[in-house]
Amino acid sequence: MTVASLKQVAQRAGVSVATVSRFLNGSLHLPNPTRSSVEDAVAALNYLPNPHARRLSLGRSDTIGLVIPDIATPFFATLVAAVEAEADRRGLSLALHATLNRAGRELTYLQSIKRHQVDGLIFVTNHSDDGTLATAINAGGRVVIVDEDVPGTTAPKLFCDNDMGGYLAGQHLARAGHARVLFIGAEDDLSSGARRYAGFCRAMAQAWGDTAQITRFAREYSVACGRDAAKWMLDQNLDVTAIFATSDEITIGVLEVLAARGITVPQDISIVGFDDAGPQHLFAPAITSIRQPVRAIGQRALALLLDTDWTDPDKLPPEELMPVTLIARNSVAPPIRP
Amino acid sequence: MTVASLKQVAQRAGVSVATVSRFLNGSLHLPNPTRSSVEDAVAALNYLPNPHARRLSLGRSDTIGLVIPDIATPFFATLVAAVEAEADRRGLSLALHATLNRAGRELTYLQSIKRHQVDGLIFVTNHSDDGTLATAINAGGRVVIVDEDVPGTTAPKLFCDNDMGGYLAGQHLARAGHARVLFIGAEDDLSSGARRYAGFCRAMAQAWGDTAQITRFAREYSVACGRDAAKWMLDQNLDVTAIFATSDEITIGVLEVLAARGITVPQDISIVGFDDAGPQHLFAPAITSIRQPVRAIGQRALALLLDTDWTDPDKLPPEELMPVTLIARNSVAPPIRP
DNA sequence: CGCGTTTAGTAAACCGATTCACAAAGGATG
DNA sequence: CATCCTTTGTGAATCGGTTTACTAAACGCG
Repeated sequence: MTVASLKQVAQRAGVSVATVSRFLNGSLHLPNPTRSSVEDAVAALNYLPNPHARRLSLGRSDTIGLVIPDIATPFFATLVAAVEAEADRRGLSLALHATLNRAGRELTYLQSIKRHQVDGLIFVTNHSDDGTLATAINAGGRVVIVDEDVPGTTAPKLFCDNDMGGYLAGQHLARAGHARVLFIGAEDDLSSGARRYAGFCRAMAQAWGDTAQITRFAREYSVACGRDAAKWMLDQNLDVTAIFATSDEITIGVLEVLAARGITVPQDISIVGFDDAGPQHLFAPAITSIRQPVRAIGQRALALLLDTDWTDPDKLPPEELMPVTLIARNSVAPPIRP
Repeated sequence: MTVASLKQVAQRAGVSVATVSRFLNGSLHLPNPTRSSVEDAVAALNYLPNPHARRLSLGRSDTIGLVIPDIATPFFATLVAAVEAEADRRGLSLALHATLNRAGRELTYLQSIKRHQVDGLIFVTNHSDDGTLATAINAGGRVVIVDEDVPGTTAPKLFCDNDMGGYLAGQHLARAGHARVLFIGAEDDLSSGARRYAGFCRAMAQAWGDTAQITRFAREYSVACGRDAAKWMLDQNLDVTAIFATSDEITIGVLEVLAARGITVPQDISIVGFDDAGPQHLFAPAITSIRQPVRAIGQRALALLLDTDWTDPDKLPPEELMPVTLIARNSVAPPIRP
């Protein structure tokens, strides 16, 4: 059985398609005899408007796009879940696109917004941009940038308070007595990397002044990066008593290598993680971590997209920061050698 | 700058819209003067077809839908990632819908397929069905059922080999010397629950005959269920030496409670998990687990959707099972008391 | 009764593609 | 030269809605 069209409903109700359409959209008030005959026809034919026709006519899709590096990691997965939940609550569909850092993918998806494929885009990247992306975003409009900045864009932006996250981690480690620490994260060309590092250094400097020794291993937020950093540290015989691993994935990589080399946390070395989206509390040991309010970020991202007044490109909302919290568990202990 | 339409391209090239459309779709061969003028116009106007118009005209959307209980758990997140990757590879979009077990949601999404909103649906549920769902699926067509069965449906189905998974877990525990075991999972009204339990019991019976003692705590695949099962076991002082926790979430719940009560794994009790989509190898201890080939399942699900010949509803492909493997780690040890 | 104002409803343009059926021009053949 | 076949296109219908502009009938009122 094929689906009913507006025309069939109109025919059955004995009125014109315009009448049915306007009645259903509330732009026409119908007196009772007509009204019920239309309602009966709609019910009898089980009518639902064809979304494609609707979109073509209306010029919008009631769909928003979510562009994200990967979906399989707990942090991004939770973010997707939160965005999807909020979209559903507002009667919107979600088109999901994972870039997996494939070059050009992000640009393709940015295009789709101009084609009215989606009404707006929530854009999450995790690599630095040479300006191409920024240009495309500025030209596209209706993009909100989440989690990681794309410098040079005039779009609503939503990040966690990376600086504060770094600060809390530094403060926590310093209070436990750590002055020589390995920072594993991103380069300064990623704003999250720069800010987490800056906050971290500030806290360490406050506690130790010049005697603080911070080594930075900077690459990307991945398990592989965590592994390499840990190996590098061990092979170098680097003189540190704690690690600040600035993502869940990095933390996992670090823990894998430490476990393989028989180094125990926190006896031999302390660790503070970041994100805290996965089951870090069940790790061996439970990992002390800076927690991002992932669900709140996802929800707020969609709100930002929908509630922003996009007509005046010069008065977009300012960058917004979501608060982070330190979740103290068992991966930090005083250093053996102070 | 607003987007170019076919008409504008045609105008600029000095031909009709039909010519441009057919040329671009390869159904018309153009000699060189005309050809290049069309190509020039397309390039100059940066033309891209309007997807909504295209969909309306074509009656298809080049979008497939994925209905899934939740996206934030590692298992489902990985499944989504795999489906998205395969969809992208085939030039398809992905519309994501999380049901969060909200009643009626699944039915709504099933509707969207009939409305040509999507060209097909990959359907993942994790609760039992009173027949409503089955009816809707049978009426809808172009649905492939993944991970958990919806009984009474004539659709392509793709599951992991649940029976074998249960068997491998039982065999592994039996070989370690466990004869009294707690099975935590789903009721028999969920095919995964029934099959995992059946396979598990078969292995235990093979090893121990009548002396095997299997207690079953059956509810749903959630952290809460794992917690409750563990509490129940402890409060009952249940006489078991091992646990078969049939999902990652259940495992997490169990571990949380055991840790809180000071019970150590595997010294005091052994555990085998299921799914193995999360970082189970980093848990305290690393969890021995039945691994599902999640990415392969996602990829195969989309292939099944696209490569099935749907014209003959009586000759759909038979149920397909993906192989599971036991990943031995450190959560199983011989029982203290045999 | 006549006039203006609601009320009730419609015809037709439009969104932007695809595609069927058909036509004019050019070339080959007998 | 007449005929037929290719090549090279085109006009117009169609998909299924939304919306503007407009009309016909009913109603209120002096």
